[in-house]
Amino acid sequence: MPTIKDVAREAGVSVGTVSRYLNGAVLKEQNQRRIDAAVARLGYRRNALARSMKTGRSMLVGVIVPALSNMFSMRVIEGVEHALEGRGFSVLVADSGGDAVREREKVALLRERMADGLVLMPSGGAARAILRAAGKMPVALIDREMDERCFDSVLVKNEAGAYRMVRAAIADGARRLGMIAGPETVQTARERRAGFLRALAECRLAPVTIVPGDYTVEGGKAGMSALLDAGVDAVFAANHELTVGALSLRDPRAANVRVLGFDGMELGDLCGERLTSLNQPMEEMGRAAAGLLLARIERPDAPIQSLRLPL
Amino acid sequence: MPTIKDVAREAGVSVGTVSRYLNGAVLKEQNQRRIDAAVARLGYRRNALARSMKTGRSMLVGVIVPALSNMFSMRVIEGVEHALEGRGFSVLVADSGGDAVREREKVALLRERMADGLVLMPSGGAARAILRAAGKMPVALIDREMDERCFDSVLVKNEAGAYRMVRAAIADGARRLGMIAGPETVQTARERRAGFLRALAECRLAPVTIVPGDYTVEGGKAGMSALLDAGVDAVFAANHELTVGALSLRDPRAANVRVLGFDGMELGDLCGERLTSLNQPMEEMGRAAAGLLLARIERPDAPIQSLRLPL
DNA sequence: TTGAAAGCGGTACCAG
DNA sequence: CTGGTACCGCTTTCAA
Repeated sequence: MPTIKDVAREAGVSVGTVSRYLNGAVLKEQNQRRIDAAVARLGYRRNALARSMKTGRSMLVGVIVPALSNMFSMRVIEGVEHALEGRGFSVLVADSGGDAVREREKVALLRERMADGLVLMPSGGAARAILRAAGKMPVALIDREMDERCFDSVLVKNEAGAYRMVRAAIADGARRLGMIAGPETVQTARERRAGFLRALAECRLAPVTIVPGDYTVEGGKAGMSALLDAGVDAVFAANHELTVGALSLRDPRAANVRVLGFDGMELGDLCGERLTSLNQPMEEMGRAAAGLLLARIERPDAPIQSLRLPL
Repeated sequence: MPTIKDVAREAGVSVGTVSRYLNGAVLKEQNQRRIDAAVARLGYRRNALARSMKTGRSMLVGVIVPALSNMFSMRVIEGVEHALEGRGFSVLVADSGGDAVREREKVALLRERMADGLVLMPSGGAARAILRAAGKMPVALIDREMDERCFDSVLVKNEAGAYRMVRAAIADGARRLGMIAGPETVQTARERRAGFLRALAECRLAPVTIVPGDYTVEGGKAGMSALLDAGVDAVFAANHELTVGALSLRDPRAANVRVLGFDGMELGDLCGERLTSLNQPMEEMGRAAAGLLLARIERPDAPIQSLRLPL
């Protein structure tokens, strides 16, 4: 691996000159040529590590999610990557497994690597711990806020979205509605639930049941099964996995039950009229988080922002 | 951010001593205590950049895929991450967009970052170009081999898998079979096609049609539509996206056509008996690729390996 | 415009 | 076992 020194020697100029040129400075025509030639001849590429070390910027951004192979995570990661790659940043991914301890470890690891920022989909709710592990490294939260307003964040209007979808279903004839909800500990899950309840309340309906669903396909199946037993005519599933689960339960009674899904995605095509779904703009959320991060890297002391994307 | 020097001063020992201790050496009890105390007091974390610079190992592994928001990519990335995180490596992801030029750029970028290795799902077939961009950085290919046997690789037994699934369908009564195939340029697509053809040939059947499908959901729909026109009774879709497309086409004639899908995943539950699917062990493939990479990092000159995982 | 040199934060070698 | 120090490859003053 040739270094900048080799290039300098080969071109007959000093390292400083090469460095400046490589960073955009203009120099005497002749020297430029020589350096270009030397770079080409040697196949020189600059060492990003050494560079980062001097500049203090690693051009690395981390993304920590509870699980990598999950529609939502993957789209968010894609959004972050697309928003950042043009700016010279690379994306480091890590999987917290939904565990707060591992999550903190990963955050600390990113700090050791001098990541310039971090997009986090937090597992737990320990803002202070994350803050400590992150140090001065900017953090943007996705799909979650934290009690203390100490991080930028991007979410969608969960309550309003859920409300609207449920209202539409009621307008469409649904009367016995049930919900497969996400974990109480998850803010967005609570918001979706709130939207569901408000829609019902405004129509003077009571929910048939709300079953907890832990955001897994299995949970969706189990929930659907329970709701069918309860005799619902419509089911609101609070996220993608629950929606998949609800739709994949094989039960003859399911045929007449409409499913309202959060992030049903392309499932609509597969299942036809049974499903109405509300899709979060996941990639957009990733892009937005990246944007918040960049902004904060520029101005660390700007006021905290919490974005609510429309649904 | 405190440095190792601060720790040394605080603990009243030399930097060398601190460094050694942090890397596992044993020293005088008293000094260990002092260092531990200093580290805790200062909240010291070592700088991975500086460390990498000296050791020449970045503990970074890149994964380049044609598209991040794709089940297969994500599972593979997950596998790589899980296999590597325990060993202290972090995973850098990049999206080539299926474009050979961008791909080479990303490879070069990873080299600039001194990545210790690279898992690549190549877009094109230009082994030489990749080799050049990668320099001495080890590369493990996923789901593809290259003409010159210059990279380790992990694939599944595509031909055999396709063959088996198609034979089973024929045994089950299928007689007019069609296929929505992947791009001719993609090795695995050719293998799956070969398996399909062999199964038919052995049963003295001719394929009704093979339509090209470019591995997208849209392609799957279009292909399915064409095959229905041709009057098939079974369709083999060569990857996940094509399978989704085939299944989601709304056409009454589709009801009696069985779909054989590569990587149908959880679609089976959603679509019931229409679908038979063969799922690649994606995460396992990622793990295997990571393993190959680690092995090669250890012994750069070991013979090239091409793994074929069973289906 | 250019060259020389001082680090960035570690590691590893060499004496002691 | 420990301290001192050269150096990894680059950027960035500071003079010339």
